[in-house]
Amino acid sequence: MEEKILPIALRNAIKYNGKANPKAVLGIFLSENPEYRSKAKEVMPIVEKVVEEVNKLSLDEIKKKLEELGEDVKKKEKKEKGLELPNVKDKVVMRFAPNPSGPLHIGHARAAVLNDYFVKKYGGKLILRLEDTDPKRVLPEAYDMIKEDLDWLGVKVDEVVIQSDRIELYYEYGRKLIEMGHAYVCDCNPEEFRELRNKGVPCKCRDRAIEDNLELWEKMLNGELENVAVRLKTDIKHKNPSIRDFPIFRVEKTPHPRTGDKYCVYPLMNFSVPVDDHLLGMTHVLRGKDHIVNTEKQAYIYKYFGWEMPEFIHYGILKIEDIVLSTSSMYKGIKEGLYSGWDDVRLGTLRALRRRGIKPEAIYEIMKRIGIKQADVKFSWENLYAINKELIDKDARRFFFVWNPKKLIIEGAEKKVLKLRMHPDRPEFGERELIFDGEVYVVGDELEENKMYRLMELFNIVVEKVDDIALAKYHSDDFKIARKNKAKIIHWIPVKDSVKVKVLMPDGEIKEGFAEKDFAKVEVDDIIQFERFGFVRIDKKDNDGFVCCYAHR
RNA sequence: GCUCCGGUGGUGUAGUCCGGCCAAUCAUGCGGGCCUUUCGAGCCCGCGACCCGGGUUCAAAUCCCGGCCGGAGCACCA
Repeated sequence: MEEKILPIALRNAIKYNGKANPKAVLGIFLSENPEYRSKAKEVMPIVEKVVEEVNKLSLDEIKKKLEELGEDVKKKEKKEKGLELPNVKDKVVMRFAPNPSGPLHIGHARAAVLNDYFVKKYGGKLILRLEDTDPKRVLPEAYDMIKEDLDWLGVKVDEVVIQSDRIELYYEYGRKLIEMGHAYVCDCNPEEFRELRNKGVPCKCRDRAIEDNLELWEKMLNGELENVAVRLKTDIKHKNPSIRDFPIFRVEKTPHPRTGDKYCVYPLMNFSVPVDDHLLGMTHVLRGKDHIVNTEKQAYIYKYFGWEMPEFIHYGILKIEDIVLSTSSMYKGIKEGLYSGWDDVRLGTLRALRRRGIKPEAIYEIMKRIGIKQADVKFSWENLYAINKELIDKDARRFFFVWNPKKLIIEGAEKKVLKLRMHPDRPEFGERELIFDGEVYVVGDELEENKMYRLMELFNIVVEKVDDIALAKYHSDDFKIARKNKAKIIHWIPVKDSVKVKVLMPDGEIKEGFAEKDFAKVEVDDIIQFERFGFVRIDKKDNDGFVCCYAHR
């Protein structure tokens, strides 16, 4: 027994810098030798004895001893389990099903990315299903914006289905439910019905004859009725009152952006969704856990038609702070002129993030990392920015940008021409030129009188006066002097030939200032780093200068 | 109120199903250091978690019971 314990103790000691732990050693031993589990109390003293002997050895002696025993020093590594779906037989059919009320936002990206990821992982088909059965909440231009957003994000859609194209199909299946006696037309006031429902009491409509329900159904479709709905017969005593006889169709006469006033009866999601999920062959359905009860409701549809249910995966709510996500708020703000458009950098739409210089790969990656667990998740902008930085840093040229600029005149210094690398790690990017001629811009609130500063890549100065224009005197060249004097290192640009720049910040602020002259060579859509400021994407370039959108630090 | 889902470093996570390999992984954040001077990137060191109580067990982040906290649904929206 000691012979079996010894190598375990030696390995444990190696892992923990020469000190093995008896409990851990016992655990590993029992895991590998289940027959001793019932004798744990007897084994422990033996383990302790072996561990005590091992802990007397030096780390080198421990390694030597282990090698003498012919044991591999290295510990096996555990494979990391990736994202997986349950019960995948062959391929999968999945769907991303937004309501076309606006372009996609960061919250939508989770469902879009995860569906796409699994379809790519297992093979199969991804269907984009636009759920527009509420005419009041459809924005016509959203149909195309959503497709554009998915393209940009790298989500590959195999088929597009629009629910407003399928209204008559829903009518057909609705009629079948009535014919089977599983649905009925109800003309009760919704509040009246709710009171009855909460008491577990059926309403007066529930037991109407099938023939009468069918007659009323035709009248609904012909527009002859208002204030009626079709209800599914479930269980009027179900312990969850919201599952009792919920509605599956209703009258809505608002003209639809795509179908006009052709229809006045629309299905509700707890009907159209299971019908479509079945007919379109879903194998797996990802949805937020706010829809768990809806899955229970939809189970009745599957049962009544005798359909097999797909695999449902419910994931926790993704909470996203510090940004505007509400489609109705965004729409209202755009209409009122508060926002410039759906890509205003203050908004959480994908096109706003794109405008800021966030890469689709970064969004894809973070949504994979968030995954499908049922715990609620708080979105980490920091993590998104860290992933994005990995993607953009190697290609991002560096420039100086002076926001809130103050002119600084420096006496006692000679003219100087500097050549700096565009990128610290990429010499092939070439160089940029800064010409010192006595006058520079620095960030306005960085200067204090009688203090030494280090102008980056230039020299040390002492500031004498800070007014509308600041005055300084050349002190020395040596960087070590700056360090010795704990001088702050600040960036600067020559006043001459500087370029006007505005940066739009996600919090709405606009930082204005100047960049160095070689900055003028950048093109729209370039992503660059302003040193000591952060990464930005070039948004606009004209006679008035440049407009950039701030990504992150 | 009814019905449900959840809780692992400051943030995001892996691990829980099948108890030991967990002295709990990885990322991010923060502090310090190294590396051509900022911002970064890279490397090194450090800080910081299994919501609480009880039980089962030789052994619990993991299984059981209770509590607390967070979230969701109860729309003729999705």
